[in-house]
Amino acid sequence: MQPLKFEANRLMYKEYKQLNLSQTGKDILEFWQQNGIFEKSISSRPATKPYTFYEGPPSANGMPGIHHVMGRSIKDIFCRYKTLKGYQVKRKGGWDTHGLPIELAVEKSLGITKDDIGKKISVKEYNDACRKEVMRYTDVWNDLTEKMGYWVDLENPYVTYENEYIESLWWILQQLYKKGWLYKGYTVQPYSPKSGTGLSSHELNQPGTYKMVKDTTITAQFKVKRDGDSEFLFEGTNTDVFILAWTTTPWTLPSNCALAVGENITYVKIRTFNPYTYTPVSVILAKDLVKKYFKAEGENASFEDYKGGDKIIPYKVEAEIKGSQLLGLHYEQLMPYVTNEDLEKNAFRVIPADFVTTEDGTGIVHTASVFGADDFRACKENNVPSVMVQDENGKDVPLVDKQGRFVEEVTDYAGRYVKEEYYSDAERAVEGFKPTDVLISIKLKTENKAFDVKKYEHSYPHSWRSDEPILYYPLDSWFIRTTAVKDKMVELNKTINWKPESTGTGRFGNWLENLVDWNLSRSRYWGTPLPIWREENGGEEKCIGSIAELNAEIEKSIASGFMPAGFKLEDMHRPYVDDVILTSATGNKMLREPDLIDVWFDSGAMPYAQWHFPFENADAFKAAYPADFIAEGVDQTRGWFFTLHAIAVMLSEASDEIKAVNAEVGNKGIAFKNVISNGLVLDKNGNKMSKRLGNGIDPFETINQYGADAARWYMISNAAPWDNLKFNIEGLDEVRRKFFGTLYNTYSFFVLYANIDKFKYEEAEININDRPEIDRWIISLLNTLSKEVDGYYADFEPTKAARAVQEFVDVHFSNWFIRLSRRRFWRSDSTEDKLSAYQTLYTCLITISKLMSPIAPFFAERLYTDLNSVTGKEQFESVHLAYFPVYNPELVDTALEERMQLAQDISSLVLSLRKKIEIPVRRPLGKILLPILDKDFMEQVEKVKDLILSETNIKAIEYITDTAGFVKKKIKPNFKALGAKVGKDMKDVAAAINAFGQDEIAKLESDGNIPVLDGKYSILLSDVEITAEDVPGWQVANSGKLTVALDVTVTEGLKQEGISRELVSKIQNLRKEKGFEVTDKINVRISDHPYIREAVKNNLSYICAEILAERLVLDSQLDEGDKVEIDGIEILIVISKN
RNA sequence: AGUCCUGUAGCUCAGUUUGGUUAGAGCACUACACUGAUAAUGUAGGGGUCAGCAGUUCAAAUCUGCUCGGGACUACCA
Repeated sequence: MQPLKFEANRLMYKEYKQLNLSQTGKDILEFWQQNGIFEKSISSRPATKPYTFYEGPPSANGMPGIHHVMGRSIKDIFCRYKTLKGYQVKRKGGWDTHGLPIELAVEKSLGITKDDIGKKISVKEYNDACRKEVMRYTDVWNDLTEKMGYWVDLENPYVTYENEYIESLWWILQQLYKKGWLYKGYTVQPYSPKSGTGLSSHELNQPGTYKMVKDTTITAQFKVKRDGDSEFLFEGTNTDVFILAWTTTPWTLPSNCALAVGENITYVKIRTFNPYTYTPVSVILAKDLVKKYFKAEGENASFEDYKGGDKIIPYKVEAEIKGSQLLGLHYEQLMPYVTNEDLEKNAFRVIPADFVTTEDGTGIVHTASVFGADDFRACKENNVPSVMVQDENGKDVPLVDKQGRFVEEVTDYAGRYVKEEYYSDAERAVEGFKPTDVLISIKLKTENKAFDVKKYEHSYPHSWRSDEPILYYPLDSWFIRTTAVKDKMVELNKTINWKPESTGTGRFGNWLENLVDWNLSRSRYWGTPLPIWREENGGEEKCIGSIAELNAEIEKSIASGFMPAGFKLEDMHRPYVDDVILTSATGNKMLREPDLIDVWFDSGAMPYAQWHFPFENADAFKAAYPADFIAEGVDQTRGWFFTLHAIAVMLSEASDEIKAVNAEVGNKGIAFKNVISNGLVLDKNGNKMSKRLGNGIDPFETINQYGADAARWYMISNAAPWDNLKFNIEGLDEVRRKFFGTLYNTYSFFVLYANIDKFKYEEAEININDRPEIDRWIISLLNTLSKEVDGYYADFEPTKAARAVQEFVDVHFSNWFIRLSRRRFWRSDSTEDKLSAYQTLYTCLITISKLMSPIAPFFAERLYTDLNSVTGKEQFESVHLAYFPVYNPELVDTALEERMQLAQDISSLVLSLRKKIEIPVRRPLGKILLPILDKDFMEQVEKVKDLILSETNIKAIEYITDTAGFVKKKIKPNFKALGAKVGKDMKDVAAAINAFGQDEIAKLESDGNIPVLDGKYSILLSDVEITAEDVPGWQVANSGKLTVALDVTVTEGLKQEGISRELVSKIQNLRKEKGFEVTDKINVRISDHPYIREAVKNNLSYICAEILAERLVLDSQLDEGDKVEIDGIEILIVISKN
């Protein structure tokens, strides 16, 4: 690999008026585009070291939101990081183009419904409209992608509607088909009447599908037929006997075919009155649920005194019955619209079912086999036939049609929608409108068939985009036998690194444990067609796996005259593909199964289909399988994450081609190794963003105003990716000020002096050991930081990386290193020290730019290129082409880091003392005293003494030992150490230690131990913490173990020095006010006031040096110039440029 | 209904894995200071029943159980 040719071409570092992240973003974007930086970030890395990222395809038929910035920042961060680490990270973009949302959008814009397809509008026109619709916002998406700095290949994205893509899908389906994992079944499934299609279980598991709804519920009375089996129920009873069963879906009652009980549940027979008809009845329900239906006051109340309408209805428990005794009992059909001999004989009876509980209802479950999956299964097991009618083709169909309306045989409600929500708002607003459930309730009440009717609030699944409640409905569907590889999916999932882990083990793992077969069928138009052709009599079946194979079959059909000569399939979508008629072995016509496949299969197959595998690009596929890393929202757990995993695991068993690739790349059968599932972006109050609430954040506006970097940094640093983020726009401002503002200031500071001194890093590197403490310190921290940040990125912890960088920049770099080093840049006695300062500062800045570049790619680029284009130290034209800083443990000096901390703490204490006694820092003071705790401490402080003295403007540090006898000490028990030793006696021991006086402390220190509790324990030095608490007669401050005492005596010399520093400060301000350059030399005249006279005389050279004065005179005649005040004395000063 | 996550200052979050006696940071607020990084900075201050209750322990923000609030997931529970 040749290093990129790069030459430094600038003489001066760029200076800016102010920080403008938005402008920086725009400028850098242009720089990237003009120089093809993204392409270079891939081409400059070796293909032999790939790092694979899969882009989860967004659908471009909706506008992007701020949460997309979040998700894509995460993706971008790790791709950029891996590039810095020398990997080649290809990232092919992609578009998800099929599916219901697109169909719905088209229908809305054309003003049509599903029924109109093929009537008002041809399927072809419809599909053309879909094709156009799906890319409607592509430009907007591409714009956001660029502006937010998300690097992904938009030039060659995969598009799921392209023929090549679909061909790969067909190939996969054929692999599964050949393995016997693609089958047709008749089951009760979630079904959306509005969309006219079944829904897969993972579609039903999208967020927001389950909603609370209030439904009319009925507890119905099923009248027991009196015969030999049931006779025991009528003993001593002179009324009809009814079985009570509760339903939240009264519209299924005409389809009732059985009642399910728990064999081990105890039921009771109760004599009472029907609350609506006041007829005397005997009812059966679970014993545990009696109190839910009967008021306690009614028990054994007088039956004779009861009048219809009384609040308290008398009741009497007459018998207890085991569930098993009820089995086989026949009852009269509740709503006898449809019946026949088979039903009369085999249906309308009591059956056992394991799902019956006594938690709700009556402990007896109304069972309508065609409208419930459990019902369907229970009826099948007990050979109960379903209540069905025949359609015009003589086919058995349920009492509710596919639009969700009752068929005509249900005379009272024929043509009525079973769910209120299927009516339009207008229809529902009509006076007198009653939902069908209510009409049924009314009818049953009057017929003495309803025991209780009430509203009940429960959660019910809704279609994920069209928003109306779903039905459970019997459908023919194609399924993928995912259950065949369930164990392997569970096993392999354990090898995937999930962030956060709980999503993988919990949410995803549990899901896999309860896996059902994947319902692949969709009765739609715009999607990938199922490549299965069947003989009309259902005899022969073909699953096509490629276009070539299909063409070969078409040739046969042309030969047999089923298809016109020269037929060529240009587009694999409907309706074109439906024109293809194949020929069976016996010479019959074969028609395509009309279903489309679940769009989630489209996206889950992207590892293969994006490369048109296995038809093309076998090497590209192999190099990029499986993915090292993917990231999407947590809502994709059962969406894309699942379909990727499911398809990969199945192919690892079903496909020889994939087995070969897996063997070669050492893959056991997964599609991705690492996955981040990020949380939601909420508004600042923690509410979900939605159009309805109008609390959404426009990503473009945000980026335009604050810059993409601020948005990215804010989102990443504020909360871990998998925690929900409360997005507060004020936070962006804080990030700009606090982090970028500070960093920008450090750059400005560097530039200000580097340009003056023409520092271009041309001098030889000053050896680390020849650099001053502060330089070695910051470099030590910088190396520790590099290592930390590297580890965080590697561990997919971007938030920790951002926080570490932020902490370094703010606390250590800006507020200590630069603050304390300022003088070195503009007034250094030694050129070597100055050079060291420059080199150190530069190293920090350039390293920070690299560390932050994955998260804030624009600002990092600006910083890096602004520095490097002057120095040419590195041969990269972009920070994103550079390499991650290499950690050098030799540069890390822990002792140094410790003593710098001491310097900071001591300075802080001194400053707080100064504040307390109100002597400003500008006034020098004589000395501080430090009680020494140990020898190391003194040595450490000695090394950073100068920093402390200059920071606090103190002349000297003195150390005192305890033997001097004037330090008052404090002793504290060390609980952790004592815990193991004294256990339960802790309270007493602690009290004893706290009661120690100075003598005891001294004895402990000299002897190394002291007895407590009458000698029960011997306290060692390690059992306590001894600190210097006070130095009587001094100003003292302490924090933790540190104690500082300040000498507040102001001598005449100190006073004069203070005055001269005041003078310097005033004159510096004047220079600035007058707009002098930092380097201008000046002449100065000052009033010759007695208060300052001696101070000026004695500090003349100091003052002149500070203010760059060539001449300074005290002039007693001065009557012009600027007035300043020192200690309340007015002074005139005249300064002029030399 | 069950499962999981979560609750720490007005706000955003550390700290909880491995219990240790003054619970931290930033923002915001108040006061004072500093002043050739200056739309910056320093120092100090106010602000906490660590959601609540109970338990384990010499010792609980931290471990356990229960309750409450928020969120996600699971469930056709009729």
